[in-house]
Amino acid sequence: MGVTKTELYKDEQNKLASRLKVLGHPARIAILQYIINQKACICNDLVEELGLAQATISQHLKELKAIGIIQGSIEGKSVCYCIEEQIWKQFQTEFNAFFNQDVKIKQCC
Amino acid sequence: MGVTKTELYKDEQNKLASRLKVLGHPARIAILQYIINQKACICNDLVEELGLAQATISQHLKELKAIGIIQGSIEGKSVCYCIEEQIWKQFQTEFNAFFNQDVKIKQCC
DNA sequence: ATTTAATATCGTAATATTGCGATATAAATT
DNA sequence: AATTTATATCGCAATATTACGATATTAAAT
Repeated sequence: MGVTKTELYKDEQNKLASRLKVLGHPARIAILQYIINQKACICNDLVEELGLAQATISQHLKELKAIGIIQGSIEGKSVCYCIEEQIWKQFQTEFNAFFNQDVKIKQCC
Repeated sequence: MGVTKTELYKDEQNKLASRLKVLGHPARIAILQYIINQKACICNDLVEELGLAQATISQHLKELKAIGIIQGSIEGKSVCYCIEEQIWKQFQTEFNAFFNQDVKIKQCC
């Protein structure tokens, strides 16, 4: 075992969960917050800022890119990373729909 | 390796990430949605609804309980699970602060 | 008292994730 | 052309997660 049984769930549930999973790591939260604060940055800035190895930062950036939330554009010998605004807004909508839904509690609890 | 270096991040980042991590599994999303729809349910309902083994559901419920988002109260030979409203609202506030922050994009990207 | 029902926990196998050194690639600098 | 700089990828070790069968526990039903 060790494999999530994605076939048991609705596409929407798998999609939401896989996005939340990517965000569920402090390095990736820190990376996003740094990019948001600085507007944009390069990989090496994050290596210095966070204190993880360059290979590790690069891997986290790859995962963030994979869900589309950030974008990297080549600028000479470095890569400029920034938030992908369209996708960020999509995520906002999706997360708001989930987290801001009205929860009604039964008396028993 | 294989250990997240939590000492590198701010408490807030670790807290947010660990909560998102728990939500980053489709079974746990499905469980939350089912509880929200039904107002409350027992473990066995979820076993039938989701098609995972009882031990597996019980483990997922344990993780959701660990972050406080659900609560279980004994009712005879079963346990009634429901959303913990106070914590849910806390999470709403925390997630909204993160996801609904204003993101400004640099021209380069 | 015995059986049934619901849940939790233990142990374990399969797989995934995290982190990093080493190396590859590619652009800028000397 | 050689060096420097920035990043990506590979391969690996350590650890974490997922899932489940088996078993334990506890309350209700017979």
